[in-house]
Amino acid sequence: MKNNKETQILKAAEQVFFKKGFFPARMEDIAEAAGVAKGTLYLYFKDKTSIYMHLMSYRLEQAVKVLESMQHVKISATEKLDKVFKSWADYYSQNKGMTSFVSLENINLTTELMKEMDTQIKPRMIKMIDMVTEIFRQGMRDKEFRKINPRVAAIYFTSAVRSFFVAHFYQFNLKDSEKVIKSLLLNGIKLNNKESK
Amino acid sequence: MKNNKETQILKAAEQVFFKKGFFPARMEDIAEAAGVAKGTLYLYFKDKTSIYMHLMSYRLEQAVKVLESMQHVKISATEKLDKVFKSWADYYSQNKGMTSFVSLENINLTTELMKEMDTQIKPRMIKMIDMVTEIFRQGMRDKEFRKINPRVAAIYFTSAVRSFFVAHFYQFNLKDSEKVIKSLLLNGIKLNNKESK
Amino acid sequence: MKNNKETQILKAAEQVFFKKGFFPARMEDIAEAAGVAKGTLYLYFKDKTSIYMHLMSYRLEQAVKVLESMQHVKISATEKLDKVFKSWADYYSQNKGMTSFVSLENINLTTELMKEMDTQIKPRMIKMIDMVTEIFRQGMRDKEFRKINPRVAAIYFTSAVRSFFVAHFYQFNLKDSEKVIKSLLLNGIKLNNKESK
Amino acid sequence: MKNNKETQILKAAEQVFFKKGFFPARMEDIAEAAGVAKGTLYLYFKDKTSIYMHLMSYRLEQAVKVLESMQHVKISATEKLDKVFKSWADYYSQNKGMTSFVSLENINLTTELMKEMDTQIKPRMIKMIDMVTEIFRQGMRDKEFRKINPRVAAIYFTSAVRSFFVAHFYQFNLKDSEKVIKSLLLNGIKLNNKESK
DNA sequence: GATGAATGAGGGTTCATTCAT
DNA sequence: AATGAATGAACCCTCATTCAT
Repeated sequence: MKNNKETQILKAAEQVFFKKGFFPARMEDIAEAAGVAKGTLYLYFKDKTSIYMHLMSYRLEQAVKVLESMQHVKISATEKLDKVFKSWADYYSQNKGMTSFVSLENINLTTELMKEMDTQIKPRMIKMIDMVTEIFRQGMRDKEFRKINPRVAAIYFTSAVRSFFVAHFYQFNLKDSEKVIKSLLLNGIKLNNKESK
Repeated sequence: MKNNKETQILKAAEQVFFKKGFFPARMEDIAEAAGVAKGTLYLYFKDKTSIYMHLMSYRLEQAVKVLESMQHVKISATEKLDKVFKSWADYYSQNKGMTSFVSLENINLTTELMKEMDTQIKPRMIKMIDMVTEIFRQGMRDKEFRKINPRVAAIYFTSAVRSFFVAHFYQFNLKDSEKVIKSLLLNGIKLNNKESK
Repeated sequence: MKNNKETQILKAAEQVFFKKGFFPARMEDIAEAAGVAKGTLYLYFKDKTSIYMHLMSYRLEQAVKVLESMQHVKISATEKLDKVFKSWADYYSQNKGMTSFVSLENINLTTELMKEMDTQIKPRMIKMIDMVTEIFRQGMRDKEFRKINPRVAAIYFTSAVRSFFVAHFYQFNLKDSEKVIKSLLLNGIKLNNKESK
Repeated sequence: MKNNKETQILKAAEQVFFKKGFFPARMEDIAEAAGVAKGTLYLYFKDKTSIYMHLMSYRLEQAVKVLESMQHVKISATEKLDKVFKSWADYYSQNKGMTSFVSLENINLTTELMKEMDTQIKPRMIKMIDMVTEIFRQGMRDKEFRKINPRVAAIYFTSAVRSFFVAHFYQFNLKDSEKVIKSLLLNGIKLNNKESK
């Protein structure tokens, strides 16, 4: 988000895409929200899809940055997961009632979109997942986590965070859902004597 | 899915909606896939949205049926979860590379759709979640599961199942992902001595 | 209206065309009103336009019959006009709030329709007007009417009758409009001593 | 008809609606006639009905203006009628072979249209008729016209003017029809000694 | 003859994109 | 650079007509 106007448009677009979803969002809506004319959008972005892709890229980059910042920090994997969880949950909270990009809601938008996804977005998503995977690897190395496929664990983690959003959608008043979800992630649902220790 | 032609259309529509998503799916695509003319669709369904809603309703009903069939069965909550997990995972597998309805991918399609969602789909989704919640309650009663908010657990569960789909999307060749995910669900990621027992 | 079913359809069609007008009237509406299936309409009539044309023809024939029945009757032209007026006004009254065919409401329906109008309807309309013209001629011969172009008078007459319908449309509560209109037709609007005689 | 493009569209639409009638007129026809693209029509008008209503409103306003301009002029009611007659007949003449809006040809287009008619057009039509009614009242006050229901007379007048159009439709070559119709309107058809005066 | 399910051409409308100003 | 009027492809849906039963 170098340019000022570009940022302005992306911010507006994010709101509009969040609220309406990709297809129902009209370029005019975005222009209005950004306080520019429709034509201006095309000075900064090739087309509607491009705006969407830029947004996803941007959000993924932010997520990656958070992960990168932790890469060489000397804290436990559990603490790292906790921080990532918090950072993503915050993002969900800020956009309550809106669809998340990051969690793939709009994954199969259409073949045309998928092409761009494949080249632009997916590599970044994979990078993000890789970095989460790395946290799990660290946790396993440090005997903090159980030995399981760390990639599956990473994906599982992203889905777990997503529970937040879903819970909100059902308007369940779940103040403690964050705590519960993290607990489930770490300890699972099964009762045993682990917590009695 | 009483009527034959109706079923035919719904099946075709499911394929098309899965592959393309709601908006990019053209009525003509559905008609072609169903081997009928465009106009025929309107003999059986009011409009595009109606087809989509019928599909979601149908799939949710199926899910609920699976849950209902287990309601009074004398098996442990863990076994129940296992069965539900399997049944949903199968559904994902059958529709590889496609977006799942059940897991809310298309949640905020548009305001218009949301209205129908709210009245037609959401109550069924909540019912489905309630039934999963019941399984968690059973597990807690039976000292099988830990005491946590069972609703959050239920939502968490649906998200966990969803990991399957996401894993597939990244084309990670994760044959054992089902096992891993179930293990994470039950035992969490944390290492402790519970499994050493 | 030889055939029974044919009559049944035409009667239903008249109602529907009256209420909705030619284009908004759907074949299904007519079929429903006639208590037959859609396909049945096509056993008796070539197409929608054909039904409409048959109706107009039928109504015009009726009008012509009324006129023919008076042709050689030994009553004054004024009395003849009165009878025609009454017969047409009755028709309007029976179809209150509906559009009249006879008075050309739907005259320029479309080029396609116009072709059939030209060959099927117009000749009958002209015949009808001719017969009214003949009444005016009689009236002039008999020194009952003033000497003016009798064809224009005939057309003027049809428009005058039409006033009924228009008055109804505006929902003016004009119980005496028939008397007034006939008086205007015979005596005009101008005040003079003719009525004082 | 403020805006230039708006005027351009309305003029084109008037031609098309006149020639084809409301339903057969395609938006594409209007766009072509106006020399704009189909989409452009929707920049200036909500929909097809709206264009039609604007046209009728416009024409009625013009008619009302003519009537208003005469309201306080010191000329006889007969002369006023004559002027109105002339102005309306001119309009008919300019649109030879076309259906007039003003005289209600398309009165019962459809229920949907009727709703807009009722709120937008009918009040103006009634105003127009009221103003003609006023002319008749003047004529009666001034002992120029006979004492009859002036509203019925007003409606009768509009129908009388319409005779013009009908006459043209039958392609009767009636050069003097204007004179004849006006004479019939004033003096009626009956022969008496009034003209011998 | 009668049906009504099926058809598919046709038209109104939307909206991403362009381009003259 | 910025605008927003104009474009026209695309798509949902209707409904006259057909035809197998």
